[in-house]
Amino acid sequence: MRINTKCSVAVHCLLFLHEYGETQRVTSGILALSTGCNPVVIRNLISALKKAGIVEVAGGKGGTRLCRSPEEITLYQIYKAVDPGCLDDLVGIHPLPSALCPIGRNIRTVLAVPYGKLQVDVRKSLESSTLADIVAEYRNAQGQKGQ
Amino acid sequence: MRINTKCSVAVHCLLFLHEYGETQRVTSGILALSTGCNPVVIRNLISALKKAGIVEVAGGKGGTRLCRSPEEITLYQIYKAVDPGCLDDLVGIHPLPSALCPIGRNIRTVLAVPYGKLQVDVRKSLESSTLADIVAEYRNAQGQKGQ
DNA sequence: GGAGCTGTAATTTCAAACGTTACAGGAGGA
DNA sequence: TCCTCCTGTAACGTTTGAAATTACAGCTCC
Repeated sequence: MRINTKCSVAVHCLLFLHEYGETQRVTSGILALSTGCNPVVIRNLISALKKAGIVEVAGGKGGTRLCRSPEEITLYQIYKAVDPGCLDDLVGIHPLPSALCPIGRNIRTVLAVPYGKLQVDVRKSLESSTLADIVAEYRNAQGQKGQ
Repeated sequence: MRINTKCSVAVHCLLFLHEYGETQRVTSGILALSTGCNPVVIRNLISALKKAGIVEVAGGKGGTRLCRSPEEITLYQIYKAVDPGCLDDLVGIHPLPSALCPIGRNIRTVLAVPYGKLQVDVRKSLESSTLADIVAEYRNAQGQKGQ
């Protein structure tokens, strides 16, 4: 059970944009350096965030900015933008249960109940964290190190 | 974000044991046929469930039985037995953020907050589903098909 | 003592995630 | 206008981890 790394990289980028996006032009190259990911990976993420209306990208000369206040951006939105449909099939199911066994025939239907509940709970959890919380936590962490 | 298939296979096995474990000797070979998995995979799962005190295994001649009532077996217990430590690192974090960037230095600390919350919520969700619920759902599904 | 099962280590196979290369298209400055 | 730098996206290569497989020692009951 491992959520994709993409979500963490996306949060990293949005935090970066919040802190520096107003004062400098933030390109995919800069975000690639900060996150340690490939620029193309970043561009794909940013592209997905743009489609979700979370950031706006300047054509030509480049540069990305947040286009919503951090209170209005939840982890769930980020996650859904970056990897839609990932909350479906949160838990993998063995693909070839025997059709000759009554349990094999029904296992998918049966598991759908607890797994559906889990999906709802995960969603609620991700919806309860916003980028504003992340920003606050970041500034707090920085302050403690005296940076 | 994809929880391991093992959990689903384990639930399948326990459901099988609950329905048939009293009336016949259930070996890893039978469970392998029903689940469509390799017998060795099943033996490893059963071995883990045994260590957690959920099932008991007859040495020598073989055969597995539940050793707790289904109301007392939660999905969380199953999951933890079969894949301990999987709720840690539920969401992957990019491994090489730049140490030269203040955000890169703090991103792990910052993400620990929402991800820790998610972990707690997932755990609660899995704790709220028991094998008894699964059994009820199974019998219900069977009834509807007139099987 | 033999048949059939469990327990476990070692190796192989395979698919999905991720990184990388490549290039077309657009915007702004020289 | 041309040149440079960026974005957007497709195609390909690489890597990592899950699962299957093979192999064999140990136990029990008939």
